[in-house]
Amino acid sequence: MPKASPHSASARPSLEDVARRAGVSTATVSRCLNFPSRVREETRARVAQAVADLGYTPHFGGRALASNRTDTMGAVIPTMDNAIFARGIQAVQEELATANATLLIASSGYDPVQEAREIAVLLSRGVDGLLLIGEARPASTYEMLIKRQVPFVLVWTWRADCPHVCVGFDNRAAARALASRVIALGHRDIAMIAGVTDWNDRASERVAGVREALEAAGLALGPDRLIESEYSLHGGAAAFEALRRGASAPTAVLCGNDVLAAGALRAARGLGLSVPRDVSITGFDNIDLAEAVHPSLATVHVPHRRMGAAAARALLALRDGTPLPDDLSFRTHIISRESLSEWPAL
Amino acid sequence: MPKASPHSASARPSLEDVARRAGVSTATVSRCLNFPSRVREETRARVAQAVADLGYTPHFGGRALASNRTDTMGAVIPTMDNAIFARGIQAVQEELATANATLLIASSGYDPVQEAREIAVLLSRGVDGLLLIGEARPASTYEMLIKRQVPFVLVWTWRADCPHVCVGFDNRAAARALASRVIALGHRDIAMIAGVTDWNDRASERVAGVREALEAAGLALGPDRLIESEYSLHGGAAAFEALRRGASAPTAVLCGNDVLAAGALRAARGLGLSVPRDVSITGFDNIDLAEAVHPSLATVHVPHRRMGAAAARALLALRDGTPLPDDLSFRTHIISRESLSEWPAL
DNA sequence: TTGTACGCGTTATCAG
DNA sequence: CTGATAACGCGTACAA
Repeated sequence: MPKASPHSASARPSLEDVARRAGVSTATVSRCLNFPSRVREETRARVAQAVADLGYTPHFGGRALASNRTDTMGAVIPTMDNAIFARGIQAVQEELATANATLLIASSGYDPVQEAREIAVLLSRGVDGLLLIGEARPASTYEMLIKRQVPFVLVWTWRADCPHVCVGFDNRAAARALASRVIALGHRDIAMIAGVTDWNDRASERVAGVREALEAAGLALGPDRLIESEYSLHGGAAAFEALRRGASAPTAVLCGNDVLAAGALRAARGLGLSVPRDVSITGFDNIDLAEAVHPSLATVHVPHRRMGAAAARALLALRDGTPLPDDLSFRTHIISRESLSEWPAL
Repeated sequence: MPKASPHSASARPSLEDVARRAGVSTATVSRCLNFPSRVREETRARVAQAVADLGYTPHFGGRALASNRTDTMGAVIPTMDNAIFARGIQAVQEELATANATLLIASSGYDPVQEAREIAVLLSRGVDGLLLIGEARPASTYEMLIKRQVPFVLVWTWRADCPHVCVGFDNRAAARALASRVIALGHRDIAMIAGVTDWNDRASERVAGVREALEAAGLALGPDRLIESEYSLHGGAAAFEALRRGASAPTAVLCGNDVLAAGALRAARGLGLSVPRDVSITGFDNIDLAEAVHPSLATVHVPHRRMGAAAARALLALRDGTPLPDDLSFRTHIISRESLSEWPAL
C-alpha cells in the first residue's frame, strides 16, 4: 500500500505532499511553481512555506513526461581534456543558464561511433537540442537527427555552404592566413604537425589551409613534412623529433593546436635547438598554455567563449522557432609571439 | 486526440509504437530491453527489428518515473577550466560507464552557494548519487543530503576522521612533505602562493601543511610570505611580483597548484630572474603543464585518474549497499624537476 | 512465455 | 482563483 505512508519524513517529497501540507490541490501547487501570477498572494505564501518545510524539488522525470520538455540541451565534445572545449562549454552553460536551461555534457574521445552512442543517450534523456563539435560524422547520424526533428547546431567550424546550422570560424582560412604569414617571414621549408584528420574536419581543414598557402607561394607540403598526431604534449614532441630525423630539417613547424606546439617546443629544447633561431614553431587556439611556455607561442586566436555563447543562443532560437542570431561566423586573428621569427634569423 | 495518430513517422516513438509494430504487448517489449533472457528468441528478434526500424530510444522520464532509478550520478566540480578536474572526471565517467551509469556534470565556480544550487538541480534530475569535491561546505548542505538519503562521496580530499565517505589524499601531509624537502635543500626564507582558502579545504590544508613543516624547522610563514590568489596564470604571476616587491625576497616560492606556479615562473622571467638559481618555484598536482614549461616544475604528483575511478566505485557501492572498496586513500609523491634546487645554488 | 492493468509525479484542460 | 482528472511512457505484479 504505497499511498499509506503519510508522514515518511525521509523519502523525496512529491507535489501531493506539498499540496496536503498547504491544504490545497496539486494543481495549485503546480501553478505556484510555474505561473505564480495566477495564484492568490496568500495561497502562494502557504504553498511556498510548505515547499520550504519539506525541501521539495520537482521530479524531473514526472515533469518531462507531462510537459514533454526538459529545458535541457546536450553537448557531445571530443574530450574534456582540452582547455579549448572546457572553456567554450563553460560559456555555453552560462548562456543557457540565462534562459533557465541546463547542459548535459558527454564526450566521444574523437570517435564517431562513440559519438553516435552518446547522442542516443542524450536523446533518450529527452534533451531539447544538441550541440555537436565540427561537421564530420556519418550521414546516418544527421539523418536520424533530422528524422527525429531534433534541433542541433555544429560548433567550432564554419563554412558558407554548410547544409546545417554552424557556429564557428573557417579553420581553413585561419590556417591559410597563418601559413602565409610564415612564408612572408622568409620560410621556405615548412612542416606541419596536424591533429588526427580522420573524422575531424577542424584538423583536416587546417591541413588544407596550410597546403593552399604553400601552393599559392609555389611551395609544397611534402609527405615527409606532414605528421598526424593525437593532441597531446607527448605526441607533439614525438612528431617534432621525427621531423628532425630526416636529412634536411624544416625551418618552421606549424602545429594543429597549442598542445602539440608545446610538445614540439619541449622536443626542440631536448634536441638542443633554439626557438625561433634554429626553428620557428606555431600553435593554434591561443589557450593559456601558449603564454605559459617559453618562448611564448605564436598562434591563432579563437574566441572560444564568444563562440560558445553564440552557439547556445542559436540552439535556443532553433528550439523556440525564433529567428537565428546573425553572429554565427567568427573571425580569428594571428597572435605574434616569440616562437615565430623571420628566416633566416637575424 | 493524441492517441489517434497511428503512423506519425516523425515524432518520438514510444514503447507502444514498438509493441504495435512487432505485434506484441508493451510488457514484452519492455522485457526484451531489460531482461532479454526472459523472452523467446523469435519474439526478441521481431522486437529488435521494430526497435531498429523506428529508431526507438526509451524515454528517460518515463523510465525514471516507473522504476525510481536513473542510473545516473551527479558531480559538482569547481570548474572545468582546470586539467585536474577534467582528467579526474573523465576517469569517473569511464568507470561509471562500466556499470552502465552516466555522469551529470555541473560546476560551481568555487562558490558554495552556487554549489548548493547545482546540487538541487542534480537531485531534481533524480541522480542516484553525488560526487562532490572537497569537504568544506555549509552544514546545511550535508544535512539535506543525509535527510534525503542521497549517497554521496567527497573526492580530492582525505583525512582519517572525516565523518563522510571521502576518496583522495591528505593535502596537508603532501604539502608538509614538499615543504620539508625544500627546507632540507637549504632554503630558509620560504613563501607561498596559495589558492583562495575560503570554503576550499584543499587550499587551506596545503597552507597548513607548509606552515607545519616550517614551524617544525623553527621557521615561520610570515603574513608577508603568504598570498592567496585565484587559480590562474595571471594570478600566480601577480602574486609572485608582489612577493618580490618587499625589502627582502624569499628564496623559494611554493605554489598551491601548477597553474599558479607556471604564472610565477613567467613573472620570474619577466623580472629577469633565473629559476632555480635566483629563486626556486614549486607546483602541486603534476598536470601536463608542469612538464611543458621551462624550467620544468617540481611538483606533487596526484593520481587523479585512479582517484576518480575509485570514487566512482565507492559511489556505486554506496548506492547498491555493497561494501565500500578499501582503496579510498591515495599516496602522493614529490616530483623533482628543474625549478627546485638547493640553496644557495652551486 | 506473454498479456493486462496499475502507478510513478507532473502538467494541462476544463469545470466550478 | 481553485480543484478534479486525464494524459505522458515505462516497469512490473499478477493473471493467463
